[in-house]
Amino acid sequence: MAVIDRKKLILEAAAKSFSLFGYKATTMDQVAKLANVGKGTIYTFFKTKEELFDDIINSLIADIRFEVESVLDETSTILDNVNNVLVRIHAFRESHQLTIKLIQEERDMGTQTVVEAMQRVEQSIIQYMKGIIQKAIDKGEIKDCDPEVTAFVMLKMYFSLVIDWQRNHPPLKKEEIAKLFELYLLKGLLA
Amino acid sequence: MAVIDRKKLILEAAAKSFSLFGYKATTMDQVAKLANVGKGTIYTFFKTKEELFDDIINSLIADIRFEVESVLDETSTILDNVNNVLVRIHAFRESHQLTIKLIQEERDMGTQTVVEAMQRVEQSIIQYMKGIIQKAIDKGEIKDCDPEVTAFVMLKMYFSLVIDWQRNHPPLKKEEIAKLFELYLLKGLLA
DNA sequence: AAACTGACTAAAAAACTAATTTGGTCATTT
DNA sequence: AAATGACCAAATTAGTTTTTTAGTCAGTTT
Repeated sequence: MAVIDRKKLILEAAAKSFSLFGYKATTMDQVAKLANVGKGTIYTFFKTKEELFDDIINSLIADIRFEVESVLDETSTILDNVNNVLVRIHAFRESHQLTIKLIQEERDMGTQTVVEAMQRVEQSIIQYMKGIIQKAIDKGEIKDCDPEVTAFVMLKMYFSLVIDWQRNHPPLKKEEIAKLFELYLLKGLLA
Repeated sequence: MAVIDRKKLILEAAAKSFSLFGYKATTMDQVAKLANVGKGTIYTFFKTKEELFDDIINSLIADIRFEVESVLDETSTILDNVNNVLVRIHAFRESHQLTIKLIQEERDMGTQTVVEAMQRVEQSIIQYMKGIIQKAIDKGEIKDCDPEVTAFVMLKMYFSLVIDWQRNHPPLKKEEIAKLFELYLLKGLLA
C-alpha cells in the first residue's frame, strides 16, 4: 500500500534504538527522527515511552517462544528437546542485541523499567517452560516434580553457566553446557 | 592479661559496625569510638580501611569453613552430607548479620570493595567444595565430573533457591531446598 | 622510648544550584 | 482526519560549594 505504516516504522526505530543505546539513553525525539515521524505521532500509538518499550518486550517474548516452538519435537525424548532448545536459545541470544543491551543496563544501572521488563521476560519463559515440563511429567519421561520450580531451576542454571561462569573462567561451549545440563539436571550426580 | 588487646577490640568494633551499617557507611572514626581507641591506633594494625575489612572477611570465610567442617562426616553418604551442610549453612546465614548486610550493599549500591569481597567469599567456598566433591568422586559416590563446575553449579543453585525464588514466591523451607537438591542435582529428573 | 592519641589535611562524597535535556501536549499544518 | 514540531513542566545532568572521611603525624601518656 502507498500509505506508510507509521506504527511499524516507530516500532522498528524504537527497537533499533533500545538495542543500540538501551532504555534510558533512548529519547523519544531520537525515535521520532529514526522513524522519520513527528514526535506527536508516536503518542497516537503509544501512551508513554514505557508502553512503547513494553510493546517491544512483548515482541521479544513472542520471538523467544517462536524460536523454542520451532525446535520442540513432541516425538523426541526430553533429553534431545532440552538439548535442541538450549542450542537454539544460545544462537538467539548471541544474535539478539536487545537482550544483551538490556541485561547490561539492568546490571550496570539498575534502571527500574528495565529490571521490571526483564523480570517479565523471565516470568514468561518460566510459564512457558512449565507447560512443557508438565507434559514431560504426564508422559512419564521425567519424575513427578513441581513444574514451576523445575522451570525456575533450569533457567537459573542456564544463566549461571552462560553468564556467571564467564566472570572467572573461559566461557563454556554450547555443547558443554548441554552436557552439563544432562549430567546435573537430568541424569543426576549419583554414581 | 592486664594489657588490653587493642587489635582485638578494633576487629570486634569493626565487625559490629560493618554488620550494622555495611562497608561504606562505616567510618574509621566510628570504629575508633566503638573500640575505645584513638583512630591512629587502628592504623598501627591495618594499613587501610580495606585491609581491616579484608581481615574480617577472612574470618568470615574461616567461620563458614569451620561450620561446614563440623558437620561433614567422611563415613556418611554424600546425600546426607549435602543435606547436613545445607541445613548448617542455612542456620549460619540467618544468624550472621554481616553476610546479610553485605549481600544487601552489593545488590543495592554495588560498592566495589564489597563486590570484590563477596566474590572472594564465593571463590573460597567453591575451592573448599571442590575438594569435598573430588573426594566423593574418588570414593565412587558420584559420577566423574569437573569438581569446580560442580561446586559452582551447586552454590548457584543454592543461592537461586534461597534468594531468587523469594522474589516472586513464598520462601522455600530448608527441608524443601534439601529435597530439591536431591532431586535435581543428585538423583536427576529422568524417570 | 614505646604506645597511643586526636587535631589536622588532602581528597572524596554529599548537598545544593544552574543549565540542559526530555517526556508528553496541543495549536497549527498538511 | 492525520501528522507535526514548537512548547512546557518535570526530570537529569553539569558545575560548584560544603561537608565528611581516610589517613598522617606532632605531641601526650604510660
